[in-house]
Amino acid sequence: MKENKSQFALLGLLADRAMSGYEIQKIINNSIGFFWQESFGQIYPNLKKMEEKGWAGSVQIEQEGRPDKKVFKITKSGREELAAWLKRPPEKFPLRLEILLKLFFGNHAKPEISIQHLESELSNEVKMLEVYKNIKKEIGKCSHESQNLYSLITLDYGIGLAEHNIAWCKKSIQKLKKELSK
Amino acid sequence: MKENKSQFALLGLLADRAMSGYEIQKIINNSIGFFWQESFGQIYPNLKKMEEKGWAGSVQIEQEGRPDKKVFKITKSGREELAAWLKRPPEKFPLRLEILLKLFFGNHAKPEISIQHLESELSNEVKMLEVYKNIKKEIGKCSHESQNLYSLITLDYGIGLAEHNIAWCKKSIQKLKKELSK
DNA sequence: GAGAACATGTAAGCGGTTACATGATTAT
DNA sequence: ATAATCATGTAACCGCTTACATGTTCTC
Repeated sequence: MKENKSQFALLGLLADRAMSGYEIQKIINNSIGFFWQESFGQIYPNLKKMEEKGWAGSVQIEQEGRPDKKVFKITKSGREELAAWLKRPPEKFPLRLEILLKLFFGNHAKPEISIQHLESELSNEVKMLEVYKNIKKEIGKCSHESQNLYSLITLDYGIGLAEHNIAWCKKSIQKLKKELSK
Repeated sequence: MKENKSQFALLGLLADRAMSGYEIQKIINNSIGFFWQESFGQIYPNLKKMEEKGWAGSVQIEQEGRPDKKVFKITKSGREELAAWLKRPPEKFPLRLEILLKLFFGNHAKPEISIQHLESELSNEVKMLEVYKNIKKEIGKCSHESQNLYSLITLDYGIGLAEHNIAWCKKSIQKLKKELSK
């Protein structure tokens, strides 16, 4: 049987503070979004299931100048489940990098196509690296490092990955261009 | 509508030579397996669908000392579909790195747990790096580089990724150990 | 009035894994 | 015998995206 990992992602976020489904998605998009995505089609049904299992409780909150929202709060049982999941070794797969698949089959297309994919990836990663570095600067400014140790570790992964991607794109583009000029 | 990427992966492999479903999985596991996986539950039904669409044809092959096999061969129409897919820009997502998710939530577990995940990842990546480097050496020996240009590019991705992973694991383990000793 | 952001959900339908089911052949 | 490898498939079941559906409030 396969583990529903979305529920643990939601649990982990709720462990920090109570949130609505809508807020959860926003938080995901600007924190773990570069290595973990969730859609509303997953978030809302899973929050419901988590509540049924007693991992979270919800309250309707009235807001001024905004629609009501349903805020979910993790329970003791939810925290225990999260802790148990954190102890289990993470799985490496599934992993599917479509750009590598297209590159791998590059001999069945014109080299210009592979170069174009690489250049697009390169410009994208350069942008992302800039974003990550700015976030890191912000974290460094406003508080003790130890409080954000785990955010910093994952952020550093993103920075290293982007740097590797950039170097690899540049190198590969050069290889392909050299091949073109032959 | 979502694209069935498995079919293009299969198409790309069949573009090099005709193969059975069983052979395809073996090829995947020791070439693109580190960034792309396929299970039999995907391979066989998809080959069938591809045949129905005219992307591939199949013949039953009798073998000596082995069970019969059904070999699939790409058609002209299949090659056209592959070429058209290769031109379309690759998508970055979905991407889900479970180890990062567990690390990100590390503050809800003992630091020892995060360290253990990192050490396990580290030893695994060290092994993988060794494997990749040996493959690269083999490729370098037996033929012209240009023939394997695209394999080399994806392999270099794997090498760079493993190196980044190793550096990141080491750095993160140190950070967490320093935190422990406080 | 239009558009953007806030907010919550459901339904259809494919994607994908895991387990099941079967059987041949070889090596130990 | 029995385990391993070769070989092909199906079925159940959940994962997950996309599209649909609805409604509020604020800003321009």
